[in-house]
Amino acid sequence: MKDADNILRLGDCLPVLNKFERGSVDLFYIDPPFFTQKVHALTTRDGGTRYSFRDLWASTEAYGDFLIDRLSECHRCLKETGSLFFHCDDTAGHLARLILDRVFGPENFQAEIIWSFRRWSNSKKGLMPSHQTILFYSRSGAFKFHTLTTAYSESTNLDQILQKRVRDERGKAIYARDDSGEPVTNGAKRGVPLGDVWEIPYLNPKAKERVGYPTQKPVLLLERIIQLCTDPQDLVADPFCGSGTTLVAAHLLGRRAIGIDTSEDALKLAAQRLAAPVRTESRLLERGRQSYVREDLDLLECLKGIGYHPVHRNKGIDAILMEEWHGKPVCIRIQRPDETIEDAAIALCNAAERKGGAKLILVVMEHQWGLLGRANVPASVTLVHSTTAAIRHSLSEVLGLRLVAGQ
Amino acid sequence: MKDADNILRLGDCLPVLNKFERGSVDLFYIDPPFFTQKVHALTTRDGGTRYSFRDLWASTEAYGDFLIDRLSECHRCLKETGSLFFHCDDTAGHLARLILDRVFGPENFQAEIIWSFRRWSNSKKGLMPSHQTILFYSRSGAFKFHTLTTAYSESTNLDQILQKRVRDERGKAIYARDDSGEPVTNGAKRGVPLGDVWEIPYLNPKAKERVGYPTQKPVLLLERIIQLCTDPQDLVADPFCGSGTTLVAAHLLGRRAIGIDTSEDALKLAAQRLAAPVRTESRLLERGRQSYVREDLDLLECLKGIGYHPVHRNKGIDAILMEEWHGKPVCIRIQRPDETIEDAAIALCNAAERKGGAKLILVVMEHQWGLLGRANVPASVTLVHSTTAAIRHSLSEVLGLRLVAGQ
DNA sequence: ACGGGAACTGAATCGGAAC
DNA sequence: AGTTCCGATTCAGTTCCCG
Repeated sequence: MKDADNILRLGDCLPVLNKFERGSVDLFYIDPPFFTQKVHALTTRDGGTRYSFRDLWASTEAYGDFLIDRLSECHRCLKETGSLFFHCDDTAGHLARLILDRVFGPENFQAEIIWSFRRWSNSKKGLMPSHQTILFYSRSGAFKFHTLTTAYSESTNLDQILQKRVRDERGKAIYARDDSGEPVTNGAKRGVPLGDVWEIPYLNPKAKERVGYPTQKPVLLLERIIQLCTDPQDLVADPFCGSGTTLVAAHLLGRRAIGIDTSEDALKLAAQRLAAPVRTESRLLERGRQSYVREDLDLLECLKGIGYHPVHRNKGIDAILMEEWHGKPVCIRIQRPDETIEDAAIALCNAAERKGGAKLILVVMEHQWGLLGRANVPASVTLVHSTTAAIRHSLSEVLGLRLVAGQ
Repeated sequence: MKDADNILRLGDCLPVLNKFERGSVDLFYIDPPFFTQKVHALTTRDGGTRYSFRDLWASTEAYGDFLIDRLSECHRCLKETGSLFFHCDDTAGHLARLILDRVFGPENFQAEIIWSFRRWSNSKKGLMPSHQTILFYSRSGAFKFHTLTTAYSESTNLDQILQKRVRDERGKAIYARDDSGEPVTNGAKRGVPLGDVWEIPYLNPKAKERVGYPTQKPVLLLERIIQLCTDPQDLVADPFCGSGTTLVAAHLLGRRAIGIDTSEDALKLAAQRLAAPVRTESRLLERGRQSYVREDLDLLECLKGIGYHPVHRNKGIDAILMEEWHGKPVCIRIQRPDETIEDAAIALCNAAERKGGAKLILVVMEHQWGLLGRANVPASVTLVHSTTAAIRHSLSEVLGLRLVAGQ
């Protein structure tokens, strides 16, 4: 690991892998061209460098032959306990699957992992592509595997999960009981074993870890793969390493890594990244989607039955209607219980100041509707009468309860 | 549609489809039997070490032949504007993909849809399978397609997205400003176009729609497929219809449907389901398509935001709160539009008579709230004021729009 | 018709300016 | 200082048009 030349190798991976010892690698991550029949190019953010690679092929057969040669070599280099992850999309994933079944044997197919993400959209007729596929094969049945866990679903019956299970005399799993017949709990719950659909945000336009190399993958995706199938000090190899995401992830997790690529520019980039590895600290990942949801959005209950989008990132505007009004968006605010009509109107106006003539609607709470005559509200704001939350309030008062959020 | 014999056909679909007219079907949903034995390794023509793609077709085995024959027949029956959805899992999906590419042409491959779901964990070494794949092929480029939309991501800055963009002198996209430097907005948005990863709960073991037939799919999954690619009155065909989920979904959406199956038992089950179609009420997923809900369920809309359980089998009680009140359940009734406050209160009291001191709440409609002074209501019933649909009415009037059904 | 390049799209993130 | 919120940036993007 001292030497960049030892980590990064320039050239086609086939001859490079050929010199590797049999059974020397713990994990291969393969991210080859996907058979898109396009040249992929991207300019760095500072406009300095333009990186590109060609994904153009004479035929399906040519592509298949290219893969089978290199995958066979990977197979040879893998330890008995090793695994290979093959990244592809739906253009040629089925061909890769056939080839890998042939090289590794169908019995060593372990999973078809779906990496799903949300991305900026386009106007395609059809469904927006929002996943890629990672095929997971092991070298043998004795492959190394660490079960990772995720959070429980909200609907899971946790107290049942907490119960300890044992095997009865016939070897069947049953819930454990103590001497008095009471269920025995299990201590900490670790979570649900990781499934084969992984929702990981796509490397987004503003991410710090973005280096301007086309088709760059999130470090988090590679970290997950590496954690699943290797231990610290194990050797990870990426024969199509590009800008070196795999190497960065391996480095961050204390694994050894080798990257191979035909592009000298890509390897330079990879060397730079290894010198100062960056992983995006994404708020979305750290705190979850829920952290964006505004608590006071339950005010919007009163809009139910109307087509609207909740607005999470603006304090003045609560919702925008799906319908437009004379070509303008319709912005809605619901008056807060502790807020005067004027204050609500001002908040709405301020938020919409730069929205260029949107239609502004303020929903006024019933108990303040009587004050309307005295309200000093900008002319641009249209007031609408509501008695929404009324029922919720009434119920809370009548019952003396803080009502739980429902449904 | 009058006649079950016309909807349900017994037998292998090959001869049955053979009698269909060319170009008579708008949509095929194919959910073939998964062969229990593994797909055999594919052999090369010369039996040698060299791999070639052409060999894949020289070695097609029985499963492939079975599929090719039937898919070719489907292809013949499809309208030019028609589409076919092929349901598979990761054991044979790649083979199906090859066959479909061959029968429909690779240019008519539209999407690899991932149906993802959470499932009860098993203790297998490896990743828990939690998706299946649906391959979407069209008969031609002129296929019928309705874009469905989903909610925006919580992290989306919605109000910004409303702004129009133009190009500056260097051809770079920037936000448009009017003469006074104010941003120009773009009209309203209907939502994000549906992607190719669909998270739909697996039919849970207690779902009402479950009829005990293996591999039964959720009605919602089929409804989505049918809505994407057909109009009302179009013809949907399912050559492996099993217990008839596709037919039920088509029926619920006003499409014509034909189901074929080799099992007489399956067809009997399908006939029963068609006579009384049931869709599991998953409130989480039902949002958005509430065009014709039962009126008494509609009443409960005003309770949204409060944790409650709808009560289905009791004429007097509409819902029970999740929260209890001094150890007693809280029973709620919503006053019907054509019902006096007194009648509603009596219905509620009668229903709760044997509930042992439950807290009784009657939600009174706004237009009757004024009559409250004169109401002669049992002391055990607490009255709560509601004004549901009021805001919707106001908005419609202010904007002069017929508002679309929302969320 | 078909391939290739130019023109255009639009939602989802994060960075950082503005409070 | 911490939080809110604006808007820049991106395209294993797509469409369109022309030779």
